[in-house]
Amino acid sequence: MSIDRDLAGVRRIPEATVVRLPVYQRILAELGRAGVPTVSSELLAGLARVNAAKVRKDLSLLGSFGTRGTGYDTAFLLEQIELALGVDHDWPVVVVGIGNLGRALVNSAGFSSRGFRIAALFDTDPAVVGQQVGPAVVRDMATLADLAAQERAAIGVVATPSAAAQEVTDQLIGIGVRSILNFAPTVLTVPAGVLLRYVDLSIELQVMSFYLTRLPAADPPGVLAPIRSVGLTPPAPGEDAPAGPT
Amino acid sequence: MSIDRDLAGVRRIPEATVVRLPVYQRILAELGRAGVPTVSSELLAGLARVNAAKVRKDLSLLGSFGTRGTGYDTAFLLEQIELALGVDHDWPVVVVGIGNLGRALVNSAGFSSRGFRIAALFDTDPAVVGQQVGPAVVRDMATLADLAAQERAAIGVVATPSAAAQEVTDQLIGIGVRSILNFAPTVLTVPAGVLLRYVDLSIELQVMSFYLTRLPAADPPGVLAPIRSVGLTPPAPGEDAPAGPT
DNA sequence: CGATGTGAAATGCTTCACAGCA
DNA sequence: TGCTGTGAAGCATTTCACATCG
Repeated sequence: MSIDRDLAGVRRIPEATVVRLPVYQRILAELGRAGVPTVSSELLAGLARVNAAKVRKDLSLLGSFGTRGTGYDTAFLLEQIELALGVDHDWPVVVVGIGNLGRALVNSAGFSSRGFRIAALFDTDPAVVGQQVGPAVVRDMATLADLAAQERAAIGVVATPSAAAQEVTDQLIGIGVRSILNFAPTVLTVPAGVLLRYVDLSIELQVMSFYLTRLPAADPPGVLAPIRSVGLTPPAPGEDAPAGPT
Repeated sequence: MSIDRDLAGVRRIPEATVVRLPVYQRILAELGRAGVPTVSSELLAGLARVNAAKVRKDLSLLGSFGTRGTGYDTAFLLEQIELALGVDHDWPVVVVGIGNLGRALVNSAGFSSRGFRIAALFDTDPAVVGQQVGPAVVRDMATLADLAAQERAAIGVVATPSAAAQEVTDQLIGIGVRSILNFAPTVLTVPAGVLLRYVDLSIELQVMSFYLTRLPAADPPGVLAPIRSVGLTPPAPGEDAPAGPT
């Protein structure tokens, strides 16, 4: 109750921070490619459109990686963030539902990042099964169990229609998948210990609708965060960006 | 500035609540179709996988729509939520970038909801321009300005590669779009007063990676883990559950 | 009696402000 | 001197607990 540290010397990391880490990661990678050797919290904050104090607090939760008077070593900080995120691990991903969305996901930049490897693609449509999509051939959903014999997938992406989502999820968990990323607009039930996240277009649209009706006067937060951030543009922290991430 | 009420007698609605409203909306619509006349905060909370006190607090921010001892009238509450969300308005949506992702979005359930109407689709690829996608024919991005002459789009969806996202965003804002939903994995800059939200697959994957590395030790081969009382299920913009299907 | 609506407490996150180190 | 790292203040959100009312 009192101690805020886990087994290592690292503090518990708030969800809000975890969501920002990939943003920093991406910016640092870009700065690294641009040959920028060190970054100040101010610069990083400007590029990520957040408060500099927040950047420092976020990073300090991972450890003390900066140099006073100088800033953070770009490459080193990137490394530490990736370490914290665990993207140095191998995370086999299974995608179920190879419609337009599934294809978009498989071909997206998200998967080309280190760590995330397409382990297999599944669908029930005979017209789709057997097709080459991205790096893999689509398999019949009925053969899902066969995958388990080969390897343990870490992440299951559900890109099926809502009606099939729960059943698919159950099957994924059945072969040992410990985390589910759900794109179907429906609430899923998973056993305790299984991670579950949602990405939902219609919620995004409705939230925008809400703020649009209140635009003239509203002043919601202007944070950058995937999925559930909203806001009027932040008070433009300082200046523009040298090399914005592509 | 000081009072916590806006022009009507309704309190300022926290972002966190706004994100949950669409979830309640979906559940209520489903319950309505199933013929359930009234809902208690407890039932609604169960279906939305949140705390009942939170449901009551959320709903009380919109007004006092419940009946003590009974609960909320399903149809009436649904109506009030949709009113608050502003989905009764007409929100013309422009989608730019009609690749797999754009197609998936256009055909998704999100757009069939009331209020969101595809105003136009744009792409630069000559092979795509002219194609019928969903309810509209894809136009050449070069003709974007022509749209402005016809009508003012409210929401711009950016589904292009990262490299084009900022330029596309600028053009959308140029024709009067006041809110941008960005699917490209890049930080965008918009003028103050323009709403901006991000949906980013690679961030989702990295967040999962983070939690996966901290999940209690993996269950040994074969055995179903007895699992601890509360699993880490990081907060997500929840979904609803249709009445009963598996 | 049962379920809402809501002050007040608890928790969590953000921002401030500055000591301290390179 | 410049910039990090961080206690403490300031806000926001969640949860509690119960008066209140149909």
